[in-house]
Amino acid sequence: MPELPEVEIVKQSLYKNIKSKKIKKIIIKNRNLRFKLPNNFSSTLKNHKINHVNRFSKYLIIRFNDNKYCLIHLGMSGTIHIVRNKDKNLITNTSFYSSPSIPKKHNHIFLVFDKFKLIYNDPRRFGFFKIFLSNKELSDYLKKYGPEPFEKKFNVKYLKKKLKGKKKNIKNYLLDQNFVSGIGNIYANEILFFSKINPNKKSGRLNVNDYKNIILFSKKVLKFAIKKGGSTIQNFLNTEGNLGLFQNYFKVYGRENLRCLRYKCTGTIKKKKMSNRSTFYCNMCQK
DNA sequence: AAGAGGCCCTGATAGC
DNA sequence: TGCTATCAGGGCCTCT
Repeated sequence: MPELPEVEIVKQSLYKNIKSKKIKKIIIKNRNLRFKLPNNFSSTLKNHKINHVNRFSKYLIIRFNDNKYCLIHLGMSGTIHIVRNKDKNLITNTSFYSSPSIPKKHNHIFLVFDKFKLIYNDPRRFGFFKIFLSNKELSDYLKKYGPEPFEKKFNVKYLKKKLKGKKKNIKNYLLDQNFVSGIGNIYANEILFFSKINPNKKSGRLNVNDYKNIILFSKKVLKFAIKKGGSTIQNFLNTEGNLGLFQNYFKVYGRENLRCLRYKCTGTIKKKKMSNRSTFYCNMCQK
């Protein structure tokens, strides 16, 4: 589910709520996530103070006072809930989930703090946690990933180097985290709409103007989505328990058979599967 | 080596 | 009502 903008919203919530707080106790109900929860998970977290909460791509990065790290990926359905002790049913500042109370099923991990607890819920269990014992371990793990769209490194020269002569279609490149980090299926569709590029276009056939558009609209779309509190599909909430609003601005995602929203374009939004992912595009203005 | 497809898993929804 | 099929925001692994 969550792409870079949604993870950014969660990060802001966590930063506000758990920074400088100490984890008193850990309860693990289910270790079987995308990867099995590491054996040193509890020992690394327990009685340690959270020094910082950061984000890279779709990863949340929690740094502890002894410079160890816990990295969280929410997969497709991972959500984080913060529940105050004094009102057990009310979730104040949850990240994402719309339920007015704690979800009943799939609460896999509880981090107990002094005045509240953090609950990791994940029905599909595609999410995962990783532990890194030093900054070097963490950066070694992350270095295989491409730059985020916001980084200076994501420029025309980089795109040319990576895409020249390639047969893979551009949409699959945008989803390829080794090429660019943080873009998922919704935003890949939206970015290509704004760039007027057909998602099925072979990357090697793009020109410099296409590169420029991809760079520009990757930044614009993600920034605007963050500003709107992310996308809310199936009842997800943002930091303050409000619905994310970006889904109201979708130009192509989920708009199969509807007319193109581009000014004066008479096209229709088509849907097709590409590498098993739903792909939406205008049949007229995306060439 | 690059690229396509399968698979991990549960839940919501549509169709019969 | 209850069954079956399809789909979902991700990413790793395998096969060609």
